Amino acid sequence: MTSAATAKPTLVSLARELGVSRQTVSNALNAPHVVAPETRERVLAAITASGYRPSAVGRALRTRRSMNLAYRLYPAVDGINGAVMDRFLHHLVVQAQRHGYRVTLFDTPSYPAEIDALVEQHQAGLIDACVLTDTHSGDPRPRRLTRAGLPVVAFGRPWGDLESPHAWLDIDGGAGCEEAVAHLRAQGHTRIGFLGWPEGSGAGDDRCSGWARGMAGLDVAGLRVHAEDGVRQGVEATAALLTAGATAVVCVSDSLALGAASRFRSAGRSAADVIGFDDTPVAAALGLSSIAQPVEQAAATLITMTLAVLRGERLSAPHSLLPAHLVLRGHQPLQP
Amino acid sequence: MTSAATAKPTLVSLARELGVSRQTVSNALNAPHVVAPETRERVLAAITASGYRPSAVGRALRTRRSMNLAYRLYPAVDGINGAVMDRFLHHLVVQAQRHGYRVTLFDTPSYPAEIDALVEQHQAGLIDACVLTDTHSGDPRPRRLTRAGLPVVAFGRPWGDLESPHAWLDIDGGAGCEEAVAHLRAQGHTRIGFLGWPEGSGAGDDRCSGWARGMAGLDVAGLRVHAEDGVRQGVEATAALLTAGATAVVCVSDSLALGAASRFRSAGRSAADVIGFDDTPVAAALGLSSIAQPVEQAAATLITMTLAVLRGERLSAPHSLLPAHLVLRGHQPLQP
DNA sequence: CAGCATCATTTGATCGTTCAAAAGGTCTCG
DNA sequence: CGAGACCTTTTGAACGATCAAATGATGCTG
Repeated sequence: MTSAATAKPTLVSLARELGVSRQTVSNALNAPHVVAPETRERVLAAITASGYRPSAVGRALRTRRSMNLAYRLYPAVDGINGAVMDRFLHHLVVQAQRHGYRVTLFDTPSYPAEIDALVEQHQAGLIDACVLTDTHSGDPRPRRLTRAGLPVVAFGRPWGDLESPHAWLDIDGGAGCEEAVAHLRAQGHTRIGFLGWPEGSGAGDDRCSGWARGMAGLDVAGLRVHAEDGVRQGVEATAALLTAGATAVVCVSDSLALGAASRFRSAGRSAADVIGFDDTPVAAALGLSSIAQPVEQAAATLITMTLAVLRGERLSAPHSLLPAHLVLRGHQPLQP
Repeated sequence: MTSAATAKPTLVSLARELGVSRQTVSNALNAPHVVAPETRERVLAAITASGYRPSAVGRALRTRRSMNLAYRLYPAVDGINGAVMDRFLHHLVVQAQRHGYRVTLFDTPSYPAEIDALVEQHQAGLIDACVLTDTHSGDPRPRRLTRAGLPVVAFGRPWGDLESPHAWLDIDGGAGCEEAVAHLRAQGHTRIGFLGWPEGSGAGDDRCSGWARGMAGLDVAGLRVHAEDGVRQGVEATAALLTAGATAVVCVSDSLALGAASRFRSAGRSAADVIGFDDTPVAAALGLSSIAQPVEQAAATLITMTLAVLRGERLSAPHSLLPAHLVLRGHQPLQP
């Protein structure tokens, strides 16, 4: 009541009103154990009464920690498959929040600009670390950013450089495909096709290898087909698989699976023998089985890793692979 | 070279090396016109040479502006329709960036907690304004947040309170539906159905009214049907429309349109006479016509509004409605 | 009772920037 | 030649917090 009751309270203004020092007020919040219980109660009461909120900016300036993580939000691509990253991002935000961190977004028009953008944000004190996605073979970002002093955590393997020293986590898509094949074999299928992307993409090849493992002991001649992602492409590629005698197919994406299911139906076969990847809303809506990525767990683990890296700990498990798993759908026969 | 060349440069360290004052360095960047051209060149050269980046935190502390906008990232809902907001968010980030602003995400478990979370972030100096989405009838957020001193800009009308003083922008879905009906009438259709959500949702009712306007002069008995969102629900509701003699249908969402298209095909009709809403990737992949929301333009305008609000300007146009428009697809006949 | 921990609290300095006002310099004009 | 105007540069003072070290108060011990 001494001065303006309307001005936003600060540590100093609160301290003055209470007749204690600013540091005592600060300690009551950040290091309660060093403050005498009686004082602490009094201070905390005043804090809640006044509605005081510590200035995150003042704190960031002094501690040199912004409590912010950077995340590049890519332009929405084709779309059907993009849904996975949206779910991931949401979980990332929630998990970060649980630990007092926030996620701030950015995007850059060109590819190399991403590294610069991140370094700039870091130098400006805007971010403490970054979460990389869409890693690919020969990706320069982890090493370059780490060298620039920016802590890096990646969602996605450093394809071709698995021993890169940065922390990363990925989904074991191969395991999911293997499970899918096992399921189909249990149903009596022996001619199980794989509809993949053109060779060379890490994730695609990984999923393919899982299918191959699952097919151990069976003849796979003609059962492996590659196509660009897309529903239409799925329709066409599936024709080849049917010709090769396939009675079921595991697809590398839901887009392709959508096409495959369509082709299966028009060939008089059941779409229940088509399995997609990513368990997108579309697959759910159309009653298609699909292999799901455990994105929630991925986000949680990734945040845990991030915190460890920020604490400067040497990670006991700097890498982590979470198995994807098959989601079976009764395949409510949506006519088409 | 005087002291450690390794330490991160600051205004003071740069000024010392150049033999000028810190303010001169600052001005060279922020107010070039007040610095003598010769000095300016020298300072700017040193800045680029040293790789100096102004500390956003120091600046934020002094200017009391964080250059951050808050955006609540909702959990991924059903999914098919969610894609619109993802595209919107991306454009929002890009547009904000163009003006030096960043977007930081948050989410809250419960509904009322959102207001508290925003106010807290504002008091902590973390955000300068917030972008609200998912507005609904009786939404308390705009007024409450504005009263708390947090500038608000909303993507979505303040349904039921169109004169609310806050800045908002929305898509005119009704206009899009009207255009869709006009297109179908031009094709010779007179029995054009509307497949909407249960009455009471602002957006849904708005779209329905657009359909009604478009149908002016025609008998609409039995041509208006409502269902919960979902592919399956779309199939069922469309049966009723066909019974009523509908030869075409405008749907309030792509999920419903997916179901409608399926039902149309199994009735031997063309899915080209089904029109969805939101132009989601699924519609594109399946070759379905759909009414698209101009999210990119929406994001750009919204950021413009935000800047004006932050400058404290009285907006000449505090509200804005952008028409949705019809996207026709040749409807490549994906068999199903 | 001096000496020494121990606990609670305060003080001074600092993080890096910008605002606002002062200071120094050059030029013009009466 | 001195007053005023103008342009450039510098200076002092915040912004709001935390770190690190100093100070004061209390109790215990030999």
